[in-house]
Formats: sequence, C-alpha cells, structure tokens
Amino acid sequence: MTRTSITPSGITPSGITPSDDAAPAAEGRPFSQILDRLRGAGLRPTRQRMALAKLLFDGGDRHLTAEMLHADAQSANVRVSLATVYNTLHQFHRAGLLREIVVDSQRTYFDTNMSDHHHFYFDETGELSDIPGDQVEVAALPPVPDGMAVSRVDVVVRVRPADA
Amino acid sequence: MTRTSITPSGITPSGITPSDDAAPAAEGRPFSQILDRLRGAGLRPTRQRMALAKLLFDGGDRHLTAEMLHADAQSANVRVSLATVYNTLHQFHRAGLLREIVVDSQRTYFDTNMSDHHHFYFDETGELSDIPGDQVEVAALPPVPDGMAVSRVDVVVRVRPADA
DNA sequence: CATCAGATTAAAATAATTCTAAACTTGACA
DNA sequence: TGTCAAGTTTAGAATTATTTTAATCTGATG
Repeated sequence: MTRTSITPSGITPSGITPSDDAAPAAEGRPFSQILDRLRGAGLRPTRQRMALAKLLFDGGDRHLTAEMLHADAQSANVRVSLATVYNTLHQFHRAGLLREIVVDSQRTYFDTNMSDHHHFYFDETGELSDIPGDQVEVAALPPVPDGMAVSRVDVVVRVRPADA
Repeated sequence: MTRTSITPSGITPSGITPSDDAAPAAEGRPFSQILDRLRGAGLRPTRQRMALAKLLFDGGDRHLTAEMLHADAQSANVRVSLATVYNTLHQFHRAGLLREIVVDSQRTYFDTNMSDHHHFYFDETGELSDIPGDQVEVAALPPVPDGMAVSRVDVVVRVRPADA
C-alpha cells in the first residue's frame, strides 16, 4: 500500500463539464490534489490537463497508450485532441508523473505506477501487468561503460499461453 | 568464444556480383555455410537472402535496423529493396537466426547474437551493446499468470553520460 | 527447359507519432 | 476588471517506420 493514487468516492466520473468548470469540489480534495500535482510539476493546470490527469490517476495503476487515453477521454465526455493527449503524456512523463514503458516497438505505453517495478508482457494481447520491484532481483550488473551512468534497468518478462 | 558466426579471411566483402553469381567459392566454405544455414531454416537460398545473410553473419555480433542493413547492402553493392530487407529480417527472426530487440518504441533492432544475453542501451545515441548472459542475474521471478509460460526475459540497462 | 510456388520489387497504404500555424486560455498586472 | 504576453490546444498536414499490393521474376523440380 505505498501507492499515491487518489481514489475519491462520490464524484462524477470525469468531473469537468464543458459548461461549469471552476467546480466547487465538495470538500476540495480530489481537484486540489491533482491541481497541486500539476502545479508542483510546473505545468499550468488547464482544463484538458486536469481532465487527463484525473483519468490517469484516479483509477489505480494503468498502462496505456495515447490512443487508449484518448478513447477514455471521449467516453468520459472530455473533449481533447489526440495531439494534446500526446503532448500531455510526454509532459507528464518529463515531469515525473508517468513512466514510459518500451515493450512493443510499434506503440508507446505509459505507466501511472511510478514505484520501482517491472512488467509482464502478454505477447498475444499486447497487455501489460506489473511485477512488484521486490519480486525480481537483478543481481550482478556488469560494469557500466566508462563515463556512463545507469538511468534505469528494465526487466520485461514476456509470456504467452502455455501450450503448443 | 562460443559464438557461431562465420568469419572467413580473404573473400570479397559481399561476394555476390550482379553478373556472376554461382561463384565457385574457392574451397567452398563461407558460401556453403550460409547456404546450409538458410536451407536448414527452410528458406530458399536466393541471391538477396544469401547476400543479406553474409552481411549479417560475417561481421561478428551486430545490432541493426532494417534501414541500417539496407544501407549496408547498398554500400556493399548488393541491390535489395527495403521491402526485401524487412521481409528477410522477419524470416530470419522466425527461423531463429536473429533475435528481435525492443528498446526503442520507434524502430526495431535485430541482433545476430542468439546466445542468452542482455543489453546496454545508450539513450543518447540509440546504440546497443551486449551484456553476456552470465553478467546479469534475474533472480526470483514472480509466479507467471495462470496458463502462461515465459517466452523470454529481457533486461535492458539504459545508460547515459554520467554528469548533470 | 517448362512450370509454378515462392521471392522480390516499386509503389501505395497504414499506423503511430510529430509538426505547424492559427485560434484559444491563463495568469499577471495595470 | 481589461489587456496582453506566454503558454496551450487544435485540426490537419507531415513524417517515419513498416506493411501491403500486385506485378514481375527466379529457383527447384519434373
């Protein structure tokens, strides 16, 4: 239970409606948390960033692509262009709010789980699931080339239906 | 020294010329090795597959993209279309002659080193280098989801200039 | 050496992502 | 509160890596 996600109880799924947007936010919790998060990251809390942040961080750990988040936004009646979704994902990533996962050399996934962990990748379906950091041990890393520093170690366990 | 690559001594860089192609191949070594390799994989030894195989396997361990191999072919005066390079790389991969590496979600790399090993990835330059399998230890893999089998475990150590 | 499945190719098509330039918003300040 | 610069959003065009298409070749076999 070390996650930092925000999971309020009785708030409209996507909160922000086209008409009313400086919504009062009941006791002022979920909105201001996201707001602080954006401010803290030096990102102006715009309507679309707020909405995307809510979609991203309100639902537990998620692995998604730009297209997925865009679709999510559509279903939640949040109007954002795909370009903005791409921009926002990258900004959030640079700001340390999201992690980029490379498992498929054709699409880019982002992970809302920023803790130290690795991934299962289901080749068939293209789905991802987390492996807690403490369940994989990468021992004995070789000496890093001169003048270089490790920026990250990624472990991807590729799985497929046991069978053939 | 457990590699299986073929490194002949005094043969013209790419061997195959547009005009003469059923070349005698001196004592019949490098050609027939590649030939056997293709035949063994159930791939018809065509002019372009032979040439690409030579480029791929004659030069030690290599990490390359389709575009790179295509460029290689051009400089070696081997005429192959880019589409054929793509096809060939995938066929070789399916045939177990090449390994696909996912480190960059924008291009696909292939590795001629089929032994068990992992990679350093230089974020800045997009270059790759091998880490011998025995220099990384992935211990304590978590239980694989039901009905699934591990098809591969990839470890990528991302590095960048030590500094700022 | 005729045949044909399999291979190659140029060119068009696709998919994911980025860029562009114009049209907004936002926050700051007078 | 009105104004404005700087930062954002957006539709659509552009780019990049890769795949598909359809036509044309080529290697293996009889």
